[in-house]
Amino acid sequence: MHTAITIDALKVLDAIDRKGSFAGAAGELFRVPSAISYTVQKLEEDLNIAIYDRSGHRATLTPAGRYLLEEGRTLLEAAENLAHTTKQVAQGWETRLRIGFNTLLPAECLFPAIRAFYDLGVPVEVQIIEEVFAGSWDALQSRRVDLIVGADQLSKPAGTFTTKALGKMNFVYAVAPDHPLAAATQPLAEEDIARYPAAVAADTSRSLPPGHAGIFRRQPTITVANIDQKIAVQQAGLGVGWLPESRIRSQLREGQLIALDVHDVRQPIMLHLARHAEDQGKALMWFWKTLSQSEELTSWLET
Amino acid sequence: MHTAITIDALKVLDAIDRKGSFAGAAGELFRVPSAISYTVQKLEEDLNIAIYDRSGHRATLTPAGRYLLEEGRTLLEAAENLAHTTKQVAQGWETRLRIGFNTLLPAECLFPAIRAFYDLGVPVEVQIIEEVFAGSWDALQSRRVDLIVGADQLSKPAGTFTTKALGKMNFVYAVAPDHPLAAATQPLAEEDIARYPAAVAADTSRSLPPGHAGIFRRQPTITVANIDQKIAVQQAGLGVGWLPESRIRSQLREGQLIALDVHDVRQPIMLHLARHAEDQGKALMWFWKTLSQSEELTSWLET
DNA sequence: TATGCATGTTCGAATTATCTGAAGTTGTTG
DNA sequence: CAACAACTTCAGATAATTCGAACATGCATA
Repeated sequence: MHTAITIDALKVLDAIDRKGSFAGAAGELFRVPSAISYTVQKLEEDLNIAIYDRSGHRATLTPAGRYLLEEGRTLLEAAENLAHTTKQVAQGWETRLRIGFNTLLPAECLFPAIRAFYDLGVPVEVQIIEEVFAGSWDALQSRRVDLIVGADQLSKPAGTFTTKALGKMNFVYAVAPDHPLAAATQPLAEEDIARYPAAVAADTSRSLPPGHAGIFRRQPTITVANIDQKIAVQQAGLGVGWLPESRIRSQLREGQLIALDVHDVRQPIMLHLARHAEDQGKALMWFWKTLSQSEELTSWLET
Repeated sequence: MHTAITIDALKVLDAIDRKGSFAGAAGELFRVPSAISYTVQKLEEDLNIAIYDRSGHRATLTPAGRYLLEEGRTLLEAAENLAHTTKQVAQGWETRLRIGFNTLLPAECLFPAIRAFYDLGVPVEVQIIEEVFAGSWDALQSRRVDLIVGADQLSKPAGTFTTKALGKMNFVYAVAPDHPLAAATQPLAEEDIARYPAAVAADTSRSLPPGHAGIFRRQPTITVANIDQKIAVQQAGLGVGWLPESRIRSQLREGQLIALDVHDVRQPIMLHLARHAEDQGKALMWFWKTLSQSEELTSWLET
């Protein structure tokens, strides 16, 4: 049960090639030439192949030896990287960080931070997961995610969490320009609104029954998975409802959606960063600090 | 100058995880438990990290230990594969095989053979290189390629080569349907032809001056890189000339090109496989045998 | 609660692997 | 031809790894 290839043997092959001789490699590795001879011959014996052609004065690599040298360099580098990255993990870098973000915010608000994080070169896999309504807190509490970007204060569960306010998300009541409500008398009354399907994003919380979105009236609804779909559905005139103002700036400007006055106004929501109070991983704390100061993120909110 | 990670240590970590205990791993590796303890502790000391949490009865992996185990498995597999593939190279498989093919043939005639070759699972990198006219033999002689598919007998150079006939390539004189020559009296005379640009594929031989394609008259030419381009240029009505009949079967059938009778007919060319007589690599001989019997290849030729 | 068994560690000694230094062979260069 | 370089062989020295015995601790069962 013996492994033929060892990291040390590959190092020796590499040094021989770079220095041009067994003697040169011996010098670099602080060994004597016969030790180099021994290592090479042991490798040849264990693999049962000839790595060097010794018919000349100077040993030359066989095709198999050349192949082993070149592929072996890849392995050497991987072994060195693994030692390095393992140490980084031991120093507190998580191997994985899952970031949940409220669908009220666009995924791209996280991209600059993620890009900067990858530039650090630490071995952490970053995952981003979109959540709707109470899904954000639920995901954090049940540890489906490690960090929440855009958690509200309404559905915060029991437990010790650390939060930081990011800014307010405003809402507008938006309809497509050719929707009947676009021509109705403003401010819109509840009975006017109730006549048309509401576009509703389905809560991603796993603790609540499906379809529970704070709607108990008999208004018909179109259920979608996230805010992007809600915007699209309302833009297509299939549904009506509240939308985050910053998310539909261009649609409002270009007339693809129309903001209406409503009798019962939906209040802005303060959105937060949130994490478990006891979590202190280096990647988590890095993102906490970076996203606390992210202009890309706050450009979608009112501070 | 000491490498922390060894292949053996990674094997030990793997066995511990699979067997669920140090004792289990010791059994599998035919060692005693204290030898396992020693290996793990040596690795921890060399990396200067804790791989196992020993606060319980049974040692459990730290996050860094888990990371090392999982990434280390990749390295273990790579090392085993390298030993295997190196042995294959030593047994006569080349690390690389360059196949030159005459542009008169389509690249896809080689694909079934290449696919079958990859199914062998041997560590040989296959490259295909297109050649025009004398470029085929030139590439073989100067060892830019190891095998030629579609070598003619006209430009065969000095040297000891092994050849095998594959079949004949027929030629037709083809023009676009709206080209003036399409309405000319047949068989076309030389003076009729000379009035329009000839489409010419540039010889890829490096031993000849550029532009040397057997044309010494003052007929204007459009020079292209290969037969596919020659077909396209002639189909667009920009040039005229001889084309391999099998390569333009569908164009002739659909009327995108028209075959004309010419006074001076171009004779068919016998195409061959060719290699250096002394080359006997396993991959080379595999392709030699396979392509000798390839129906995909001979479907483009007349046998 | 006591007992038996499993798990992992410590430690000195045994065993194995690797390295060293000296002598030797062969090729290359001035 | 002499000097030097390159690599090998071989016995002995050194270093690394494994072993076996004793030990400490946790867990399951009677």
